[in-house]
Amino acid sequence: MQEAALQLFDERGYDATSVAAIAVHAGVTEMTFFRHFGTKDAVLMSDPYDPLIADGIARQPSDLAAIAATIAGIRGALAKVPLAATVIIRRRLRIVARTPSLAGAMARNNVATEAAISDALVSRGVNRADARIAAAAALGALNAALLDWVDGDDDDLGAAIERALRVVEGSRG
Amino acid sequence: MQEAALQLFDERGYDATSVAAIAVHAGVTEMTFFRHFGTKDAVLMSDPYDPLIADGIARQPSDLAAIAATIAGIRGALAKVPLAATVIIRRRLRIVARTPSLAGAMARNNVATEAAISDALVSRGVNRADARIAAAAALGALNAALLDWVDGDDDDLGAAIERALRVVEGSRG
DNA sequence: AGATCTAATGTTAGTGACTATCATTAGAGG
DNA sequence: CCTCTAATGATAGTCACTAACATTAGATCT
Repeated sequence: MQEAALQLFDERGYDATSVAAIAVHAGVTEMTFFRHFGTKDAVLMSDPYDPLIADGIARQPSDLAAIAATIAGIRGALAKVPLAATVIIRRRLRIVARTPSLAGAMARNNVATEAAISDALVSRGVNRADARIAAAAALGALNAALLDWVDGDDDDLGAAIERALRVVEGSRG
Repeated sequence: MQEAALQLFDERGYDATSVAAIAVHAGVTEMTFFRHFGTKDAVLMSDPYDPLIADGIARQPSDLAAIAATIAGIRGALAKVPLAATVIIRRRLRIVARTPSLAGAMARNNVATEAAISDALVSRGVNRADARIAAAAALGALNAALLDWVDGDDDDLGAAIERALRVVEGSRG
């Protein structure tokens, strides 16, 4: 069912693929699709890395500024995502990158990650407002880098992430 | 018509307000609404500040890093948005902040601003990828600060923006 | 004034993502 | 073999949006 959807998205594009078509292609009914995924875009959105990142941030020395701790935490957490995972991530992200109407789903997806990051920062003594800002900035950079990554030739996810973090650090001069 | 929509959004919430209801309340037909706004969320999304920001970035000394130039440019451009404008911005943003399903519209709205910023950076010699990352990071921070601002007591938009920029600069240590 | 031309509006009908409700079936446990 | 539950199906409805065509109101020209 997941596979049926991805296949059709690849062939015809996301917007041109109706849920009805996915259901037929998977040999089920439309209702069943919605019972499993809730929404059409849920097929593309799953992201088990929030706890990893939160943990990475919690592990940082407590004298770092909010944004610096966030960057270091992300770096530590995502440095070695297994290669097999990056292949799947890339397939889904490629569809997202090609589809403007999915910007919303991605944004909503980020809310959870943002909350995880800012919670981790708050528990380190950063105030709520600053924590949210730091989380949003880091995630914004990360997403931009990922969307760029899926269109390039380089398979190395780690390098793409590193690039995003370095740019944010660049305000250092 | 714009006013009719905002009024209903305030009273019942965005999701609970159908376009049909807005149309009736404004004394027109649904079709007319869509001819004017295109989408339901377009009522809330208008944002004439992109050129200002791009200009502010172009004005920065050319030895600054991408993110530093972006921050300085935003600071220069938005420092003195007239108070009258902030009142309108706040009313609309308050609805957006309360409505998760508008995250998508906001994200799509940001794409234009992101492009304006990253174009300005590219024309200063920054490469595309880094420019997009810097733009996304700065905008992420800015948005988080704005969404926080609308829920607080402080009317000062300038202070909210300044806070966002300071957090991003915080990676300096 | 009267004919005309255009832009804004209305009407109708349809698509596609969902949701609610109720009926059906299939498999697990007794 | 019966029953009870969980997954699926069928039907109908809502809401955002689109396409096609009809209608009206005002400005322009003669």
